[in-house]
Amino acid sequence: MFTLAEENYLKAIFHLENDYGTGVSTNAIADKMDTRASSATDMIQKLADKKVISYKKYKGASLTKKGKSIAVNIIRKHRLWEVFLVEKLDFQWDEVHEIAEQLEHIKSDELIQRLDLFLGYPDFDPHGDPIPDKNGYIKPTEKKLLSKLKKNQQGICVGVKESSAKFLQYLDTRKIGIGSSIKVLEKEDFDQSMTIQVSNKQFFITKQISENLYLKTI
Amino acid sequence: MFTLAEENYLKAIFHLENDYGTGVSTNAIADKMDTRASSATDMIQKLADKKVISYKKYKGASLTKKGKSIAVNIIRKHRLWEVFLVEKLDFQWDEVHEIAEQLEHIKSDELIQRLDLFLGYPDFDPHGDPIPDKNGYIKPTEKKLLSKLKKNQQGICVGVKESSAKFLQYLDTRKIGIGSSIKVLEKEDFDQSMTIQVSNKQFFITKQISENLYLKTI
DNA sequence: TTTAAAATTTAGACAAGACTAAAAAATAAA
DNA sequence: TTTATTTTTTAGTCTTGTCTAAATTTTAAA
Repeated sequence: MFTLAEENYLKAIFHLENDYGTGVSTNAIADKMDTRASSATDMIQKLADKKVISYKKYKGASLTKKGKSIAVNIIRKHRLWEVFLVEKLDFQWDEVHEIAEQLEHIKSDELIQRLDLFLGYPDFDPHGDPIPDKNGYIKPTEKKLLSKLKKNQQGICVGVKESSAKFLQYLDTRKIGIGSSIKVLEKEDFDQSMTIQVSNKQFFITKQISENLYLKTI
Repeated sequence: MFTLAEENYLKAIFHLENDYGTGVSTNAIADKMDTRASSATDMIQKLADKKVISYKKYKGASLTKKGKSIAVNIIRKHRLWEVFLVEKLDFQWDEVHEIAEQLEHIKSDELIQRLDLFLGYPDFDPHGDPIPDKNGYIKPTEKKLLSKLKKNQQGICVGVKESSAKFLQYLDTRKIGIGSSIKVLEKEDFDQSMTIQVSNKQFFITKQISENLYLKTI
């Protein structure tokens, strides 16, 4: 059985490997966990002892098969609870992350099984992230960051990379959400800022925004 | 903010005061928490420092107003989650306690408010226990233990005192549940054992059973 | 390739919450 | 009312997960 802290580290390492490739540095983990490098080292050693990560001193950490399976299961729970909060309890998509961070640690396979059924086996959470199935399988989705699009290309918003309340509220005020059709009208070479068209409105957005919006191109 | 351990101690003290009157002994707390008296003393002192219990050395502990309000709120959450598990996820009444023990510690007032609405503001949990409202008010119910009834008295089962899976399964196999009509056919003076009638069947039950079934008499 | 800087690990400490063993206080028994 | 028993508290230790400060290793720069 794993403690809350261990589970959170595993999840952090999973996300870091997903975003930046395998072999995660101690500092990256400490950063993500909002803690000190020395604390991260301690936990890394403990997780290595438990065989959920492989780790060579000074060389970074990667999840083992077992570690990955634990991490994915936590992510599955997180995303299912987010669906519950939005679909059943009428929360907004920017309000659910904190609560799901707590709910994801509830231990009961039966509960998650039944929750999944109750929600109708959803494929995506409210931010467009895929929900792993109970075997840990994550359906691959062909989505790309808005920042990768060139002038005049367009797509449908299928997800967000960052899901902080601030970012989601930024999107809300501009009526950008999952399903929105987005077209690049202008793209500035120098700083990657863009002018985009969303339904009948135009917005100027910075690189920081376009790097956090996923589109399915058409 | 209170830790998980602190919350559990407060809940335990609340239940003990409810069952056996105000001023709870260290041993009673240690017993309920399945820990050692010395550990209980440590925690009692911490809770007294935080002003959620009043405590004089060697003289037992009682919840302050603040402590009681925290305890009741946890119990409210526990019982609402139990309703959710049974009503929405189709769990049996003997399966929900463990999971609700975890869910009761999720911190979000908004969540509980919305859950309460989603469930239709239920008054009782699946074991017949009243659900405190958001101000901590617990509707008083006139129920009595089956063990208090005399020969030929009868009532409707409105709740159980103990809610362990084993006890609930004992009731299930005899088709005794909330709403069952129960009549005392015989009562043995010596050991308080009883013969009872439930719908068209008769059962012989020990004191241990009759002391854990609440009836509303008619 | 030697030096400087950055990243990482180790050593030692601390708070929370548990434990054991022993001391002190309260209660029951003789 | 003195002794024995039970209850409760204290003292000291342990584990988890954190921290700071110092040491070590790796990487980058001169």
